[in-house]
Amino acid sequence: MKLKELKNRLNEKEKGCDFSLHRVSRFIQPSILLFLSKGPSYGYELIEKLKDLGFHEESIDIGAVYRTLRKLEKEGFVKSLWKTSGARRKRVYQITPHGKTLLRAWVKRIKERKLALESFIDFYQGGKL
Amino acid sequence: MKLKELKNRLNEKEKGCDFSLHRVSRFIQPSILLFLSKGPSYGYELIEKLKDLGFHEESIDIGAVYRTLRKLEKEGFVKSLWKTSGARRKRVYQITPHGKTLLRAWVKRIKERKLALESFIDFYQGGKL
DNA sequence: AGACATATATGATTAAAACATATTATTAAA
DNA sequence: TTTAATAATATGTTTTAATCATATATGTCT
Repeated sequence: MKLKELKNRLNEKEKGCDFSLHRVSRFIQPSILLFLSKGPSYGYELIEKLKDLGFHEESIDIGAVYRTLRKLEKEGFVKSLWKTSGARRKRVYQITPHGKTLLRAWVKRIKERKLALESFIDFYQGGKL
Repeated sequence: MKLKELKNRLNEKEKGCDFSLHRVSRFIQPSILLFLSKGPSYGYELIEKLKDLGFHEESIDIGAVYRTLRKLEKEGFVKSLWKTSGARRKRVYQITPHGKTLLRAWVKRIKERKLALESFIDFYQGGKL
């Protein structure tokens, strides 16, 4: 219950401050594909990995992670199997060849976006376009 | 009419291709603030400047630019005046101190985001988190 | 006259994000 | 030993944003 309260407190702050900026949600799909390209994983673990990528806990929408996984599967970019052998049952996902192609497209765009952000910062700091 | 057809054609393609990725729209607000921090400007000119920032014509939603301007004004980040002296009337915008503060916040977040994109790319290319 | 560029704006639909909550099982600690 | 916390997956609702389309007016060029 402590965490949820903290989360709510943080959200209030952001509402008071009028600008919301990019949320992490948009980054969930490519991140999941990236992680799965390194090996099979499952929802809960992927959330942990997102934190490693530098997203703080409060900015990750857990529900969005699971929804994204199901959507990716529906579209053939990943596939899943229930794993019931361990202590807990978990739905383990694997990336498909189709998914790898999608990831490559993401990487291309992310590189472009990185350049755009760089030129934004340069321009802010007095550079020219 | 030619441009509109081209635009529609491109949109069809993106629909067929299932992933939509980040749209430019989210970048409109900070870009406008950035441009206005360099001096007064108006909608149509800001759209031209967006193209200079590296966005291709088809990905800019003209309507969104004007809507963003009105919203920014409503919230006190910019202010506008009709300029009727030239050949055409135009609504010229200026950034406010409040707007400059918002821009600084954007820059901070954009720097963070840039780092996130870099670590994404590194990791894709075999790096560690 | 007709096409194209300049200039601003809004209406409607669709998609996504944000927020909240539900459920079940397991382990740790009071 | 029952409470609290963590592991694990999932969905319902509401709010916000994006997409697409269209309206309008004036000026310039051929």
